[in-house]
Amino acid sequence: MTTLKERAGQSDIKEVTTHKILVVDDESSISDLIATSLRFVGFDVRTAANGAQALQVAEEFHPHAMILDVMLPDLDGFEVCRQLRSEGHNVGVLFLTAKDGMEDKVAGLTIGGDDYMTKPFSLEELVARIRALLRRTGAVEIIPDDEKIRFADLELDEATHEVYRAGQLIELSPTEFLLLRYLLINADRVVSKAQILDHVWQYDFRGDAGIVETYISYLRKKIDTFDPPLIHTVRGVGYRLRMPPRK
Amino acid sequence: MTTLKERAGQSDIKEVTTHKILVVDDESSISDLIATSLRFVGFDVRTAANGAQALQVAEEFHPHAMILDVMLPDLDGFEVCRQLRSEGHNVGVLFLTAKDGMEDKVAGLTIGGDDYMTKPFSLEELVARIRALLRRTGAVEIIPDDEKIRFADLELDEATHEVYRAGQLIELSPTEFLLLRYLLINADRVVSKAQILDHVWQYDFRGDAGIVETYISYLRKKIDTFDPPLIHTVRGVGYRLRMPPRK
DNA sequence: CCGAATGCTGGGGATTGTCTGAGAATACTA
DNA sequence: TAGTATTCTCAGACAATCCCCAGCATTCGG
Repeated sequence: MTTLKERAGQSDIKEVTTHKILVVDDESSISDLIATSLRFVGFDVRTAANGAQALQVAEEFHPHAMILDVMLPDLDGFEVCRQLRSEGHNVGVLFLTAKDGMEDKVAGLTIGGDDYMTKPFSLEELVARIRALLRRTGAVEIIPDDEKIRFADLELDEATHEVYRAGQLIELSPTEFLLLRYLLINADRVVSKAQILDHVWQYDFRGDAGIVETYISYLRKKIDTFDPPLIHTVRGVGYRLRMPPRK
Repeated sequence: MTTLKERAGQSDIKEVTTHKILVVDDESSISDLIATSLRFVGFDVRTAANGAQALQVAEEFHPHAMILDVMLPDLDGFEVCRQLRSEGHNVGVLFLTAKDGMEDKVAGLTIGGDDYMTKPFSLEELVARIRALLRRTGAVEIIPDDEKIRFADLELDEATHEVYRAGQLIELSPTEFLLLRYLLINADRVVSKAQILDHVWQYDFRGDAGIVETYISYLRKKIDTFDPPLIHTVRGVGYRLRMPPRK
């Protein structure tokens, strides 16, 4: 029922049936960042700074999903996960790991509907993965099965990472895909280059906003050489996906 | 219900349910300027000169939104924001950053419903952004979702930065847009060139009021070549947006 | 009706914002 | 390991915008 609201993203429209997410990370700057982002798109979020606290909070909070740093000061993320599962909590987990070669190991350890992500990540990707996780684990059925976002004759499939314009398949690089996804979620609204940078790029990116222009240019070459151009520049403000102006 | 009052803007008609805004800046000239402006459009404003004071005031004032200089003598703006959020205050933040410094390298300012602005700014823009922030963070529902201002057959959409006259899309430059917005908010009232200069132009603008005439001329060419002219000159006083005198 | 004050508008120089191609650095893949 | 894709920086070209100015038009007081 709430397709529109689900998709609303940055909008003031929030989800009705809020999903509960527990975020566990010992660096408060990270857990704050994640919590703020998830809250804004409508999730009900709690945080914990270590394994013991995580178990404790989970006990009374009963989250639908968790974001779990693998490296915690006391128990590691897997241990937390194992204990919770053995107590009968069936909750999807998105593991966070530093990019240090442990990735393969983590990948092997994720089971079922779980997923993992390396730090640093982009907030867009985080939200997308949490949604996918909730969908897979069937936590709640509110999130629509159909993982496609459409605007005009543009279609983006989150499950397959495929993009079509006018029915024609278009190859996009990972960053191009995330950028287009962000524009689609905010279709018809103006998004600034700073917003794009904050949401699409990894949170530790220290470069300048000029990179956004470059990627907009890439996107235009790939998806906007078709007839009604959809990506519009709002000079001095940002970019906006929109249909040809009404007459 | 209060659309009219909301829209009243500069008028003596104030918002009924006043939103509380906390302004934090160590330069008192800036925080005074901002506070005066916000009070005038009907907000309930408090100020603080540093991070510690900000936390303290926020504790008992419970603002709906904050204007927070990133560069403060003690804690920086982020730290203040982070501490407040971790204490459960969900408050939208409009960060202020200096343009000239290398402070433009700060990232993550637009996470959640937050926004940022570089100094110097124009008061019109400040108010517009605070409104947008309150709307996004859903602080109070008084502010209407619909972000359009209308007068006669003129329509200005704040979200998309679009302007229509008689249903026809009109392209405006950023300054033209701000000027029209100011006129619309003060529709039917005479505004002096000095007032326009103070509100639409950046607060450090040292030029003369002749620039206003130039921009009024631009606006007329773009939106007032239509039939009933709406922008009227009140000689010796200023300008006024008004309907043709009914006959 | 005339002169002075005020407002209007076109011209144009300086500045700023955006687009795009080229290339270096890095990450993936066969 | 070589080859390819991707990411990111940078600079030149171009265009929109900003601002000032000067000449002309309009209004108003006398």
